[in-house]
Amino acid sequence: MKLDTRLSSVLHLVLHMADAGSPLTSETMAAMLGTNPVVVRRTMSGLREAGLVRSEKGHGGGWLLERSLNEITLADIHAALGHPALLAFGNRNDNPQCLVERAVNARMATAMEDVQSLVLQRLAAITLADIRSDFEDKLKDHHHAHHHS
Amino acid sequence: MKLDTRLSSVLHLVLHMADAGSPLTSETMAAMLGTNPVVVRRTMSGLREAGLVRSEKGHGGGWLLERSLNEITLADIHAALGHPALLAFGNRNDNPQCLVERAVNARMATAMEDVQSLVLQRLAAITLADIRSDFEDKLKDHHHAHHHS
DNA sequence: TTTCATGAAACAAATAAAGTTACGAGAAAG
DNA sequence: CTTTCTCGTAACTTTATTTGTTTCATGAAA
Repeated sequence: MKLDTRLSSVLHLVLHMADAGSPLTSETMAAMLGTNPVVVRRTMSGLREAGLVRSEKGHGGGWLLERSLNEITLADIHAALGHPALLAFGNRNDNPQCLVERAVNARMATAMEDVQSLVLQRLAAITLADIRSDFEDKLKDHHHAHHHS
Repeated sequence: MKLDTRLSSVLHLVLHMADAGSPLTSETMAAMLGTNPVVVRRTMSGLREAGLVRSEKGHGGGWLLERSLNEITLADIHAALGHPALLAFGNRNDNPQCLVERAVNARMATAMEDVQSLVLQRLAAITLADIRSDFEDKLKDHHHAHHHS
């Protein structure tokens, strides 16, 4: 199964945006991911529509954060990406004749709904500020390791 | 994102196997799913290796259950299918240089592990016997509906 | 008016899952 | 003991989806 890496990508990008004082271009951000600027625009467009970021054209243009890191949760980003599927499994046939299959589907649907809401709760509990502070801890470790202090 | 429907398919098939007194052929089972017998063999092979079912060649051969329905959970079947990914999202790069991305990955990995174990708990709490009894309830409703009783 | 940037549409490539074909092997029926 | 039925497996094809790319229009700053 091919995983959707957009959430992970966007987290990475937005944290860099927060650090940069000025707008980051799609090209710069694409280099961070090792991909194409158009992919960045496509991926970020949902965040713009959700009001999490803003984009500006022309000289000195690029992408800017519209909220502070502690006001954005992973669930917000998931929603901005268009609520992509969280679970990798699902029912084969959505409206089967077979009563056995209907019973299977019903149980699966209930379990999947339960579990999806747990995943969303977990995503909602993590803010970008949390990850940013993890990063600062890492930076400290990194620094210490290189200076043997 | 394309969902993995093997769990759902196998539940359907195994419940039919439990109802049939005699072995079901891959061809019969393929017809139940609207697919090809080879797909059935491929999907069921993991269950055979896990000891949940048995297959027999030749005349009168086919697939047989090796355990009763209350001894098989959805987690057992998930394991027999080779522990396919449960979550549809993941990290873009597993060993990045960028410290920001490493912080993102670490948070994501922790959250994903937590959530995966919750999903597995949920799957382990459902047995095939549970679904079978849901089916019997449905059968009763169906019967009543058709006889207006 | 030139350069730099995004927006968006259309197209191409890569990937993974599902489906198919083909053939070998074992077991029962005749 | 030959035929028929069945699974096992490998190799191949098809299909669907995602990702990446090209291209051009639009707007803003130099």
